[in-house]
Amino acid sequence: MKFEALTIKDIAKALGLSISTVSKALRGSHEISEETKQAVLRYAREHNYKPNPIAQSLKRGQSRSIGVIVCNIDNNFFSQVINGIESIAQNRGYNVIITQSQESYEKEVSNSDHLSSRSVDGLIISLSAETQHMDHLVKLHEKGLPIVFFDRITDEIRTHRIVANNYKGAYEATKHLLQQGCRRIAHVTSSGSLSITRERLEGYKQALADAGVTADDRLIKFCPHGGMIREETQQALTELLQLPERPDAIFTASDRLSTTTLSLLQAMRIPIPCEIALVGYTNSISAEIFNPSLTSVVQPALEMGKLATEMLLSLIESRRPVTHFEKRILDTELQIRESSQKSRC
Amino acid sequence: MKFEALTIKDIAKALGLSISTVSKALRGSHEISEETKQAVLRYAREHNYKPNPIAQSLKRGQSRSIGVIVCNIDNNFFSQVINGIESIAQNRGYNVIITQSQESYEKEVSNSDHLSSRSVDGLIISLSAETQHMDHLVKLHEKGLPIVFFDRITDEIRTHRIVANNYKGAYEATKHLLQQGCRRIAHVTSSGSLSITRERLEGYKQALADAGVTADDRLIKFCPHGGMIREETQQALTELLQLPERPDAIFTASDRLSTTTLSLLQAMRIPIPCEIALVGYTNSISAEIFNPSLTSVVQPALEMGKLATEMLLSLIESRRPVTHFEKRILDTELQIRESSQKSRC
DNA sequence: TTGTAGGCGTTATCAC
DNA sequence: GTGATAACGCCTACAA
Repeated sequence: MKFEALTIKDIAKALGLSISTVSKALRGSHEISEETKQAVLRYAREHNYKPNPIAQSLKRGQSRSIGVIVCNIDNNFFSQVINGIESIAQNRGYNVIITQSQESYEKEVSNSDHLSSRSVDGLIISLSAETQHMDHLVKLHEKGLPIVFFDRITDEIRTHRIVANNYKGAYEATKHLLQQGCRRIAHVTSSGSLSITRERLEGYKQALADAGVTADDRLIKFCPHGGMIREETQQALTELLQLPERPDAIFTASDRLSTTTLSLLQAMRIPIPCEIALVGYTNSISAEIFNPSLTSVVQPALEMGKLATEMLLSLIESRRPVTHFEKRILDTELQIRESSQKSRC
Repeated sequence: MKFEALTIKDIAKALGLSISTVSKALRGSHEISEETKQAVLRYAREHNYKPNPIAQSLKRGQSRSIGVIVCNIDNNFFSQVINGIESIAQNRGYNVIITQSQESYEKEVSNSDHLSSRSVDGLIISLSAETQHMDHLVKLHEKGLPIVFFDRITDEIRTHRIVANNYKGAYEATKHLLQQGCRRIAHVTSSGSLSITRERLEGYKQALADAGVTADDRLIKFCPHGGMIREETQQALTELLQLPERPDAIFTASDRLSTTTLSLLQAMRIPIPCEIALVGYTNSISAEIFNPSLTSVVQPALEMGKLATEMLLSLIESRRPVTHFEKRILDTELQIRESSQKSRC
């Protein structure tokens, strides 16, 4: 199945002009007479000529497409980020190529490898939970591939980064629970190697410290797969509930983790918030119709996607090497709902 | 910012061979001696040579990428479909380029236009709610661009199509409500121009008819934007509730519509299912933690995405023109939960 | 077994 | 103002 299209050559032949004349006319060069320019443009319009982007890419050495690597698209936070990426990219004439790492280091490596090799002008990436080494990205970055990190970032590579204020988001969530009278607040979070995990953990700890509550490491549970595996979360929860002193609240640090925890607590028939209060991290538009409606830290996902794309495009389109890099930190919003309001018990 | 990579030419120069020898060696041609072959392959491996996909594309006249148009990625059904698309495409060495129509006809046209013009080998599409004419797709299809439709399909174009069994899904949902004793079952659905809307409506009507319940057109509400606009759904609901005889159940026919309806009913403090039972159409993994947990028709989204991609790739890679086209209809699953169980009232 | 030449569609340089 | 020509990186008849 071939898809044959009109080329500059066809136009040249049809109009009895040379290829280069047509090319120049199409680009509106001033060294072509008005007359021929009009003729060429009209013919092009009438026959719906579209320059072959692949040939242009080969010529220009760039593809006008950007690659995206996220762990999973079926996640409200990431799909909203991608929504933002797509909206900006589209406007600026770039294609967006999405890939998923499924939290696997290996897939992340192969995706980044595949996306580079010049089929992509730049990369927007949120690291997988498994990723510990940045060699694959360092290599690409050193070769000159513009990269922008968002959400799960690293500081091993000097480039632009966009994150939500994870520290503050977690701090506020924890503080809120403290204000509700909770004292044994558990923290269920993702892989400890992720930047977001560390930052959220810090915010959580600081809030406890500031309230004079001593942290208890047994209340902190890591789920290396960030909730993708239900059993992992189940195990964490079971351990928490078997502690001599049960937690009176849980703060979950990721989208999937939050919904899974809510689901598991429901299944165990544990009253929320009365027995255990719950604050999640989620961008689900449905958090308000959960049972109970879920208090959550909401990230400006759309905005993060837009910003990341603008930064990436500025790197890609910059004429001179960029030496100044930004780390943009966007505020989160704590949406307070039923799941954390002890006062109603 | 340029990203200079190793080319065949560099290898040729380094090894004192001609370009074509290197090219052949790399592709393992048998007309090259083992010796040179090894030398070339080793050099390529050591210097991490990767063929430039853009040059290959230009040469071969295809890009090894496929385009996807969905209305919105931030929707569980579509993100799961894309998940499926991506998994197959990745395996077969194709890139996936995602675009969103945001339910706008205009955006759909510009996306399809942009994706074609040979930058994409084929197209997987689910029509926007606004789309009434297929001219833009017919044109591309006639020029030879392989297209596969899923979910929101048309029969104006002879090609492969994948859908869930919308008729049966709606029939079963309605029948279930009837079995719960509901008699005035409302149907809140998307734009009437969509295939899915028509099919689900038919299933709904047939179930009523089979139960000897006379349909009442006032109970059928169309939301042209499929729930993307909350006010639209609000309006539909308000009208339903103002009827002389209120509905005793609502069957919502799309993802966003279902969550919005649940949210609105909650806000109005209408007990579900006791005053109004609710069955939705959703692929949200969170349906079980909704308040109340939501009985829903679940579509095999991942499977649909995989199948669509396999069919598209078979079209793309077929040597001879394909004349036989399939319409695959996949079964949905009715997951029964609290929102529809009148018996518990 | 290896090398040469031409072309995919576009653009940039340089001659006419 | 217009048109050859070469180049982007790869592939493939066809020659050597």
